Order: sequence, then C-alpha cells, then structure tokens
Amino acid sequence: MENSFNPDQIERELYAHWETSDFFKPTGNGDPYCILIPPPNVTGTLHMGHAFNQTLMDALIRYQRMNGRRALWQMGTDHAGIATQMLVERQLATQGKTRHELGRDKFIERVWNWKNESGDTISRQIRRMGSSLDWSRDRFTMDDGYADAVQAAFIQLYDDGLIYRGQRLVNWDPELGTAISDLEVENTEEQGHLWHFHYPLADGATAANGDTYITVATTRPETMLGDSAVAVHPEDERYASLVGQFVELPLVGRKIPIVADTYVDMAFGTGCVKITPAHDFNDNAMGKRHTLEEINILTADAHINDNAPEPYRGLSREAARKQIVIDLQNLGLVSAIEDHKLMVPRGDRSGAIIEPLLTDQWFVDIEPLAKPAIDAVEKGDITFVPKQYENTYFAWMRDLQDWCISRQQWWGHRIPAFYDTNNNIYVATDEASAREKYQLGSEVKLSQDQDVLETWFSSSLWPFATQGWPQDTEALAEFLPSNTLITGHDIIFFWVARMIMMTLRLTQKIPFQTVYIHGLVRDGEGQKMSKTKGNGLDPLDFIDGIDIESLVQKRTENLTQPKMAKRIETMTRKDFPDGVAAYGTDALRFTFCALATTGRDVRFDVSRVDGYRNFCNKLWNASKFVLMNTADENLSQPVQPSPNVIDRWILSKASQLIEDCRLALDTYRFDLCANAIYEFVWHEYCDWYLELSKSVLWNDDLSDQHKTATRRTLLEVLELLLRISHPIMPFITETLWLQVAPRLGIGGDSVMLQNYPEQTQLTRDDGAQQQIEWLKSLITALRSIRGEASIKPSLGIPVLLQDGNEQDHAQAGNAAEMLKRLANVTTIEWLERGHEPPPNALALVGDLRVMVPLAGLIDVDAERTRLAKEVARCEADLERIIGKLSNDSFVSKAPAEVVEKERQRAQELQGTLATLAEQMQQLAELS
RNA sequence: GGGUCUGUAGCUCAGUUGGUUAGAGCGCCUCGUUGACAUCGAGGAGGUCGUUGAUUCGAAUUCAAUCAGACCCA
Repeated sequence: MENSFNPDQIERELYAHWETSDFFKPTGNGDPYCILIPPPNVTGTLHMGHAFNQTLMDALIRYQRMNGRRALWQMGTDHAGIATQMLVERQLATQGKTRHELGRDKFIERVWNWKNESGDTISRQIRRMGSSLDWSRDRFTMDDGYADAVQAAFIQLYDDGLIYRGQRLVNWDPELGTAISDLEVENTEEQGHLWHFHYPLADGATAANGDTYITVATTRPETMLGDSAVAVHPEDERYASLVGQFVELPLVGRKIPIVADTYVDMAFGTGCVKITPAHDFNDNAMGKRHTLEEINILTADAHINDNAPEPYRGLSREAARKQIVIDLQNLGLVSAIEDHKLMVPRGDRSGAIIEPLLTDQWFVDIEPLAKPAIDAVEKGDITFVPKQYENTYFAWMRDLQDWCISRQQWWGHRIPAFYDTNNNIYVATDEASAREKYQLGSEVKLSQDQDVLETWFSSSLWPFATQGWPQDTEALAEFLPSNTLITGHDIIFFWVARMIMMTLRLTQKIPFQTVYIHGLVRDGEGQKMSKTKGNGLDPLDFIDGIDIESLVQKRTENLTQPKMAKRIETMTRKDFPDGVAAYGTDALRFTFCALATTGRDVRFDVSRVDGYRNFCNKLWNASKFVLMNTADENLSQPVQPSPNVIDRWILSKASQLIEDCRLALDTYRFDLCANAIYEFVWHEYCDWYLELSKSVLWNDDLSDQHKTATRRTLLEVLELLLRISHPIMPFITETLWLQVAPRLGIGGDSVMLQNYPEQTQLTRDDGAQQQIEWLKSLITALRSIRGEASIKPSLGIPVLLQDGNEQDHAQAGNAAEMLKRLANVTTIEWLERGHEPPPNALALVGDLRVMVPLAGLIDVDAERTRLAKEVARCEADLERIIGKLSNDSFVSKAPAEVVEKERQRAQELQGTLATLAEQMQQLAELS
C-alpha cells in the first residue's frame, strides 16, 4: 500500500466500474426508495451548490441501498428554455446571424445539435462526485416521451378548465421579448429620481389652498403618457374637494379623473399618485377598482407606441423619459427632482429592466391546485425538514397569483393550441386531432400557437413524467410517490410547490413524502458565490487541484464586468496563494456532509477540506496498519467474546457509533453522522484501539488465542467502519473494503452492495467500557504530568500507585503492559496505604493516587504550578456546588437524583482537594 | 411596511425534551524523527453563550424587549 492516500488514482476507474456493473440500478426485493434529482439545467456546469446537493442525495441513496431498499436515484436534465435559447443565439451572433434569419425549424435543429454535442457537460461532472445515479433512466425534459407528458398535462388541465388564455399584465423582458415569471425577476435597490410634476386641474377647479394644479410624484416619467387617473387618499383633507374632479394630462391633453383610494400613501411624495393601469401592477389593481382605462403605450421592445402623442412615438423608454422631462420643464410643470432610491426589477437572465406589459398569455388557474397542495402538507402527507420551511411554503401558497406559463420563445414545448381565423381556441396534441376532437371541417383554417411553455411547467411534472406518465407503467407504480426530495430553499416556489400541485392534480398522488431543505453554499466571507464577484469555486478544482495561474485565469475570463478582473485577481491570489490542492472527491464530500447543519447558509471554509483530506489519509493508514498485521493468518472465523478487554471495548463502542450514524442519517443530520465517524475513527479507533492493540500483538507473553482475537477485531471494526462511512466517502471505502473484507471471509463485488451495519450485530459490554475509560484516564493523567513537566516522550518514567479500591488494583494489574506502551512507564509499584511516598507529581483517578517521583525528572516549581491550577479548578467547582446545595429551594424543589448527584460531586471534590492540599504541603517542605 | 432566520473560543460551527466541568475542527503555544500516518503524535492556552429583563430551585437552552446581521415577500 502507498504511504499516503492518493485519491486521483482510484476514483475514475472505480466509478466506471460501478456504472458498467449496473450497481446504480434498483435491485432486489426490498421496498422501493426513490430520490428525484433536481434536474440540472442542460446548459449548466457543476457549481458548489450542485456538489453539495449531490453529496447529500448520494449519501442518502447509498444508505438506503445498503439498507436493502430498491433504491432509484432518478437522473435527468431540464431544457432550460431561456438559457439555452440565449446560448445558441449568442453562438449565432458570433457568426453574424440571428434566429429570425434562420427560421424556427432550423433554429431548433441548431439547439438540438448543440445539446447533443455539449449538453452532457454537467452529467460528466456529476459522475466525478461519485453520484450513484441510475443513468440508464436518464431523462431530458424535451425527450419525446417527456414531451408527450407535457402535452397531455396541458390538454387535460385545459379540458378541466384550469388553463385559460387572457390578456393580463405580466413581467415582460423587453430584451428577450418574452414574458417571465415573477420568480425570475430580481428586485434590486438602485439610485434613481423622484420627479414632481404639476398636473393642471381641468374645468377651472382649484385645490383647498387655491392652487390650480395638483402635484404628482413619479419614479418613471415616461409612463405618464399612459396615465388614466390621479389618486389621493380618501381621508386626505388637502385633496378632499378635488375627488371626482379632473386634471388635464399635460403633453397628452387627455382629461383624467381624480379618484380616492386607500392604497395611496398620504405621507409619500405629495400624497398624489398618477395611475397608469397598463404599466404598473398596483395601478392595474386600482384601475380595476375604479374601472379606469388601460392605455398601453409601449411596444414589445419597450419603445413608445402609437397610443402616445406623435412626438414620442418610436422613442425608447429611456429617450422618452428625457424628452418628457424636458418638455414638462419647458411648460414649467416640473416642480422638483429629488434623488431617490427605488427597487428596480430586472430579469435574472438578461439583466434588462422588466416592464409590466399587457399581453395575451396562457395562465394556470392556481387556486383549485393550491388548495389540495396546502392540505397535503397540513395533513402531514408531505413533510418539510427542517419544519420551519412549511411556513415559507404556506405563506407563498396562500397568496398565489395565477401562473403565467407561456413564453415567447422557440426552444421549448410548443403550446398545443390551435386558432381558427376568428381566434377560437382548439387544444389538442396536433392539428389532426384538434379537427377530430372539435369536429372541424377542412374548410376551417387552423394555425398553432407560436409560444412555448415555460420550463418550470415541464419540470413540475418531473415526479411522474420521468416514470412514463401518462402511460400506466411499472416504474410509475413503484416510484411514485418518491421518498425524499433534497434541494435548496431557493427553489421551493419554483419547483417544489409546483410539483406538489401538478402531481396531486394529475395523478392524485403526492410527489414525495419528505422534502429536505439544505442551506445554500456561500464563500468564506458568507457572500453568495457569483461569476461577477469572482468568488465562485469549481468543485472539480477541489477534487483535481488547480494551480494559482489557472485559477486566476478561470475566474477572470468572460466577465460581464471586465473592470472587476484586477480586483478578482488580487483577491484570488490572497485567498489561494498556492492554488488549490487535489483533495479528492471523498474529502470534498465529507466536508459537505460535515457542513450540512440545519442552518440556512453554508460557508465553505477551505481549511475544512484540508482537515477531511487528512482524515481520509488517517483512515488509509489505519487500514494499512491493520492489513500489515493480519496478513499471515486465516481470520475468517469470529472470536466471541474476545478474551481481550480492548476488543470487547471497541466493539461495544462501535455499537454506539452505529446507533448514532443511523439516527443521524434517518433525521437528515449529515453533519452529526460525519462528526460521529470522524470522532470514532480518529479518536477511538486510531488513537486508542490501534495503540492498545500493539500491546497485545507485540506482547510475547500473550497466547496466540489473544492475538488472533485482536487481529480479528481489528479487521471486524475496520470493515464495519468502511461500510458505515461508505455513503459519505464512496471511493476510499470501496478501495479499502475490497482488501479488508476477504480477510474476514466476506465475499462481494462492492461495499456499496453490502448491508449498512446494524447495532444488533454487536454486543454492548459496559464492564469493558468502564475498564478502558479508567485506563484512558490513567494514561491521560500520566501524559499530562509528562507534558507539563516537559519530560521527553522517549524518557521512561516510574509510577507509584497508592490507595484506590479493589477494582483499581485488579485493573492496574491487567494494564501494566498498556501503561508501559502508551505512557512510556518503566515500572509500576504499589505503595501501601498510609505509607509516606517520596516527593512526587500526583494525579488522582477516583481515589487512586497516581504518582511520578520527582527524583530529578520534575522541577518542583513546575509541579507546584500544575497543582495550583488543579486546586483552583476544583475549588471554583466546589464553591459553585456548595452554593447550590446551601440553597434550600434547590434542595427541596430539584429532583432528588439531581441533588444527590451534586452531593456526591461535592464529596469527591472535597476528597480531591484534601489530597491536593497534602501534596502542596509536601512540595512546600521541599523548597 | 409584512415575514423568516442567525448572533456560543481568534475563525467556521455543534449543543436533542432546561441540571454538561459549555464541545469539535482549524488556527495558536510547548514538546516530540523507533517499526500505520509529520496529511503525524503528546500536552496546553483560549468562552461572563449579542444586550437587558422575565419565568424557574436552576437558563446557552423557554418567554418578552432591544441591538447587530442575513434572507424572502410587498
């Protein structure tokens, strides 16, 4: 075996072997267990969020597979309508072409070509994470079968009256030329202005103060061309007399009413608001309340249209704004321009400012879908972990707007709706079936809707469309509902809620039982990782390593804001002066598991990976030790129980570990599982058991029977540790297991097909645990004396024991060899009770006095300092406890056992302090 | 403006139903090259658990207020 763990050599080969051996497919007769992958975007590349998400899903699916479940982790990618279309359009642009020149069919062909050539990047990267996905069932949301499901869903919902077409205000991305979801709109605070305009009162009306105008404040002057009212608060006395009167809209000349509405904030601006129902969501709602005219003044690419006065037609919204302000200034109607911070909506893909625009779109009537979806979570059919996310879910679900599902794009599922020349709607899979369904003669001309469905519409069908719906398949019967959905909280609304609604409606089943929500990965400073900030990390760089120059180049190329490059470079060189080491997949996965606490953010701390890489190396070397020491003997037979207390102890401890790990995984506490494994492997198995085992294996006084028992136990526990850690660290555990298991007579092709350890297979032994804990405190006490007195480890020390009970005597007799080896003790002598010991350094283990004679080894002053510290600690403790015990209400009201415990502790401390005082006395006499 | 969450060692975080000597990893200090591992071993320092109240015999843990920060929704 190599001296240290080298992940690079094993990972790819092992993964390929697993995949070609079909180990990732559901097998056996166990209960089905299914995890659905949140389908990554086909244009995407693996980022830290994916890697985190992948790690948790894979840990869970491997755990359940090892529990004997028919485990399916369903692979798939989504077609990412907007992102993919943008990507291919950008490619075309480099050749000086547009999609319109190409035409719809040719363009879609181009997209498919791109997909077939480059659409598997993320799939390849996911494999590097060790993810045991069933690749044979890989689905893409644009595949034929999946497309059938999308059509079927649309048609059924339409026929049920749950999908309708209508003209509504939607979020319009003028750059992409399509509607987008309000979830795809990012509102950011930006610096702008608040313009105050005078609107002259019509028909000679005057305000209470005699003004012949009222003043409105707006952040978007250009929309005034579409104003159809001015609103004031009904209780605003300044304007009470004007309600019902009119103003004459400047530049336009339209007479528009002054209405009263409680929506108006009296304290904001002038207390008067211009109302533009066709270009603002709030104004639109108010317009509905007051039956105001909806005047659309913008084209699809955000230029002024013909509904506006002639001089402004054709201007961009920005140009129109400037011109309108100038024109109003010339009329003396601009009373103030203030700096103002406002929330600006931008499309998350294009970055363009989103325009609320009246357009014809397709909508899902959400209320009938939302109600059962809320019920399912309320009744507990679906549970969220952590539970608090159920509130987030409810809050959103109870305030849902109808869902706009059409997009003015080419790449996606074309809406299966046809129109005749009178714009009557016929919904069916294709033109022929539309004619049949609606009994249309050949004289009726039909044309298909040009739009496609938004990607999330198809993703919302994921739980059943991936299993063959609308066909009645075996997979559907077996894996719907699935068991656990693992995802970040950022897509609860986008995806989780919509899957619940659609699955319940179309299959009458819940899509999954448990939704485990994990945190989002942030950088070391807690910042969101983003390309713009250049603080993103590529998980593969942690697996394979990357030198600093390549890292700098990677982070600074293709920036949307090239001026950031210098800063990003400086920051990168500071954070990673030597680049990133090749840590391997297992170390990265272990890190993610250890970071998976219940919190909402996960700060990715590079030093953690470092530590867990070391942990892998520790496990590697422990295995090396075990293999070296178990080579020459047939150890396929169990030895039970072992004659060696250390063996019975470690097996007993291992039984606790199994319980802890199972509980942790069953409750999605991957962090607790990782910590339990780390603690056990390093601080029980390696620090103590391996060291103690040497005192058996290398002790000529012990029989072969003892040695065989320890060799067997070394292997047994190691084999168990490999199985228990496998879900978190698949590669190293597999590599080691294939060498370790045969020594125990265990066959099998892979640890991933073995059973996850069960507690019932081990015996708890409280006696053994007590004995070894006693031994550990003895050794620790001696090491502490050595450490504080700076006695070199290589220098042996004599030990005197005194007092103590019978058990101490018995145990000390058995422990001599181990004390010698682990604390470099040369001789152990008992001093009779009451006899005066030589000057010594003293430690107490219960009543047992453990003494190291000073005799030239230990400096009296150093020892006094050490003792004084110990005395201070005990005194502080005792003082606190006496305080409690002298409190009558504590003694009378606290449970008897708590009081008793404190009494005992006080007694022990008093004993200890008495002994220490004596010792101090003795030391004092020395100097 | 409405809502959610977080505040524990220098840093990143655990802390189950109130009773612990408040823990871990990293970092820091001292010592250490004999046969698994320097990607290591041994020892050690370091915290009035954001602040203030309340409940209780007892609060890091429950409640209220407050400060600081993060996020979601409008």
